[in-house]
Amino acid sequence: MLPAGPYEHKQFEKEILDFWLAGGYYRPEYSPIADSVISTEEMKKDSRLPWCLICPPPNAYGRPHIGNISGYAYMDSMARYQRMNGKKVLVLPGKDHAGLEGEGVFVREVLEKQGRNKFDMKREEFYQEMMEFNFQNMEKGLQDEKNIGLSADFSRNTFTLDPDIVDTVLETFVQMYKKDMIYKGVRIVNWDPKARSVVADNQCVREERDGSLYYIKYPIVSSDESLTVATTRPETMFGDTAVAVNPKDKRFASFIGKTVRIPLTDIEIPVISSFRVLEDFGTGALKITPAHSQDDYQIMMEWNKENTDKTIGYQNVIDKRLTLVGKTPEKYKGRKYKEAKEEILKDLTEQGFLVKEEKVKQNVLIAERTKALIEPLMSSQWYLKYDSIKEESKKMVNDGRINLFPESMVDKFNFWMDNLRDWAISRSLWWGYRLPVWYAGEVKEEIDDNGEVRELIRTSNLTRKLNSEVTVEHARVEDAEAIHRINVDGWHDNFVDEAAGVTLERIQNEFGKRYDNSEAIEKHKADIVSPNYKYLVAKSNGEVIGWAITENLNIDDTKWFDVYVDRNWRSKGIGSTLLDAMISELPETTFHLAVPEKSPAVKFYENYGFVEYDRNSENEYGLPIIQMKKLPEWEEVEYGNENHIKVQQDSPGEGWIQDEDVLDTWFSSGQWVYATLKKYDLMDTFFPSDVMVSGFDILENWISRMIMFTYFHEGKEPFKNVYLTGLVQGTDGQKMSKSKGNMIDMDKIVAEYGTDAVRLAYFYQNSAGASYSITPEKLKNFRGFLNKIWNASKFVLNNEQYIDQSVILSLSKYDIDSLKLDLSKKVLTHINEVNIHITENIEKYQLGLATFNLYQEFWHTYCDILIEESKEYLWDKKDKETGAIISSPKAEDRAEVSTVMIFALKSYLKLLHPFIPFITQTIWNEVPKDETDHKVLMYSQWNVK
RNA sequence: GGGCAGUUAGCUCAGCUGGUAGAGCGCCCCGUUUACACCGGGAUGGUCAUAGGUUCGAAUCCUAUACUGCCCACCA
Repeated sequence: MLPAGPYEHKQFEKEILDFWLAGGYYRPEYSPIADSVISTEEMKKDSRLPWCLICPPPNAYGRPHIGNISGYAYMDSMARYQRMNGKKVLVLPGKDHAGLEGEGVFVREVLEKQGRNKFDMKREEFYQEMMEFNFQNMEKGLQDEKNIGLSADFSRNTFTLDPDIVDTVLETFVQMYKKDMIYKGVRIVNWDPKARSVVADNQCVREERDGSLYYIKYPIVSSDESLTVATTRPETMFGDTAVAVNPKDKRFASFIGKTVRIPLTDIEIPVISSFRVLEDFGTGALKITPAHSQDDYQIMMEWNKENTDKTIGYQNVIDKRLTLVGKTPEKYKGRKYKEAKEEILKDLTEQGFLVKEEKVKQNVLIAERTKALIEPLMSSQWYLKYDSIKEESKKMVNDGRINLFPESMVDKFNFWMDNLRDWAISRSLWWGYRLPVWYAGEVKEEIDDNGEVRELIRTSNLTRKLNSEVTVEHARVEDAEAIHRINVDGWHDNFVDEAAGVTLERIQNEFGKRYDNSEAIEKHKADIVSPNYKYLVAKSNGEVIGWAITENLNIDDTKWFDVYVDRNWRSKGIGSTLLDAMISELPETTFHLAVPEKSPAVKFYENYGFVEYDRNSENEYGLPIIQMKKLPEWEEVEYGNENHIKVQQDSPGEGWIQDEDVLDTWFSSGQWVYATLKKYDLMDTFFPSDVMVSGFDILENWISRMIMFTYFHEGKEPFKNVYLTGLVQGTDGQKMSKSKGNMIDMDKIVAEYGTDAVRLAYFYQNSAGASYSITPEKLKNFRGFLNKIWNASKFVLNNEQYIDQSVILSLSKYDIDSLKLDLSKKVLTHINEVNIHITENIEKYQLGLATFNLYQEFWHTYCDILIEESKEYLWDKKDKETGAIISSPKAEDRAEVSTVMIFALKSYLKLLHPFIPFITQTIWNEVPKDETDHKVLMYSQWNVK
């Protein structure tokens, strides 16, 4: 018996959810015949057809957003439908580590709130903490998935950084590398000089600053004429490879194709055209420096694509230390570009090239975190070449091996596939899959005299061992303590303390404040000038941040130094600059470092030499000891040469240095389907999967890559169908944003209207790929619909006592002729039509239409017409005043009608179940069942096969 | 700049490979209380963005235009 009163979702949803979860019904191993969970082996042998859906993994660090949740509703409806059709269904949920965004959230929401800095941590520590952070949050996300009713096999919830997944993903990288699909190439990146790292576009902000626009004359070769360009960055002019004008600009039409000379040099460059050049900005002529401007880079790429016989190149003139390099004239070369700029301008003026200077407001790109001015420059990155996999992948979608819903997205897909360029797969992050690339020594990037980016390697001799006997006595901690009171904080810089006669590192802290430490130096001058110390850096809180070096002893004609390095030092540069100085001063020297236990001494490799580091050794002060030796000369990295580089998952041995970068998150999520199925050894049964449900906005980035990776790895398609959902908009139909205040609070609306009502709002009248909004009006309406189902069920089930078993038989065969009453025939015909119609809708993935039709038919046909008409056969006639029964319907009519109506209700419960599982299961529990029915509605036979 | 969608009743949206425009909400009128006021019946309301074209016939196919959204090599 269903309780009287309106449907109260709160009363039932929790109970139903527990029922589903406890019974193992979400697992493919659940056998509806045995009513128990069988072994995986038995399941595989089971004659039921397999059906599989791998869930797109949302971010692990947070709760799934409303778009993810709507996706789950779609996935769940499909899965339940398939179970009702007798399939063994695997829905595999998971969570994504979400590379850049995951790391960003952790740094902002956790570290910064604790006043900590990522660069104070060791990579391994950071990774470990972040992993824990993710695992803590993953539970919350899983609960949301369960709450929306997602019938996924939660025992197989998988994280993208699960060791099994990592194995598969990295193995793919290695294979691709071996097949020459992965290579290193050069491209323009946003360089944050403060963080000494590449940053993503969306980690940068634009900021308006005062600047100058310089008008510079570029003489035309073999002519007295000249072309004047306007630029805010004259210092990059030696990197110009063209001057561009707008092809529509009549003033410059005759210049296109001519050659101009870069002032102060004898470099000649062509005049090209680009629609990107604004005629009314500056002079209408733009100098093109592709290596140091994203816009210019674009113009170069476009020009080269159109003019394959007259391509232009790029010239690097600024390196990662912001020093002028490459084809910069000797006069300015090797200097920081900010200093050199003044002199360049002076020379331009003197030689008559500088026409004028104009004050302007300019938008500059700033790194969001460090606030440093971004320097666009060329840097070598790992790339994936799609050539060998893209054609077949494209075919899969076009010949129907993979169907896209909506179909119109095929055009979008094809356009993407036809315009694929090689994919840069490395990211300057810590969180993610570290590249399985190992170098036989330290690697550095350098810009040569031709302006080309070169990668150099210095391989190490891996056999030398530490001589701990000698070193112990040279550590001088008591001296270091005298030094570290000097106040230096933040970012480093070099300066010379003339009074002391030494080079010191000066620190600028990361918020951009310049720290004047002269006072502190004065105070501790006595310490500084101590003959024992040559170089030092210490922190204001008393810790030695950089190091102190003492030249204290000669043994066997070898000079030894003790170097103290605090474990919290934050940059390669701190050590390298000073070590550089030492090396140049004492070229054939063996150095000796003592560092606290946790020091990332490995960082010293960069500009220095191989470090032999024995963690177990200790000197008398409890510090482990490092020995440094001068290393072989730099040589150019030869890819493919196993003496330089090895691509494999595990370290090839001591001394091999792993690439610092991690893989783009798409590189791993692109392998999600087979990586997960492999992990659980289910490829034989569930691959290829049946459906992928995803937002249409990641068709290109994700879906296409999954297809390509899976083709590479398995030679097959990852899934047969792709259902692309639209975006969920805010309560006012606009795009959701916090500032508009139209965010949808999932917890609130679920509490108020119930899970089923929210699910219906996702489905109803929605079509694949279309955006839709969830408004209170809709939710109210669907709550009303649930109530209607509830009340109709109460009414119909109230007549359960009259059921006639013989009628049930003919109903299940849809044998209309055997029914006596017109109403019964009408009901059965109606149910039959609805069954066919809805099944067709679902099979075509028209879930919006299916729910729309169900809503209409159930409410306005079944309830408003058929139930109303049935009352004549079900109700006693009563006297209006006394309430006494005047007459009753004929017993056999009442039996037939009540049986038919209950049959119809059960049919509707099945049809509705994929969309609104909670209420339908609740009612199902009270419905009279026969042998084809299962206590779990999602395992009851679908009406139409 | 390019690609892909969208533009249908006051609002939110359907309309499944061309055949006399649909739903929900809102508004208006009427009714009912032995499933349901989170109810029933009815009414009002759109030259389907604009302009051309194909066709016996176009919301639907084609072309152009205008707006809106999404994507476009370090956001998943």
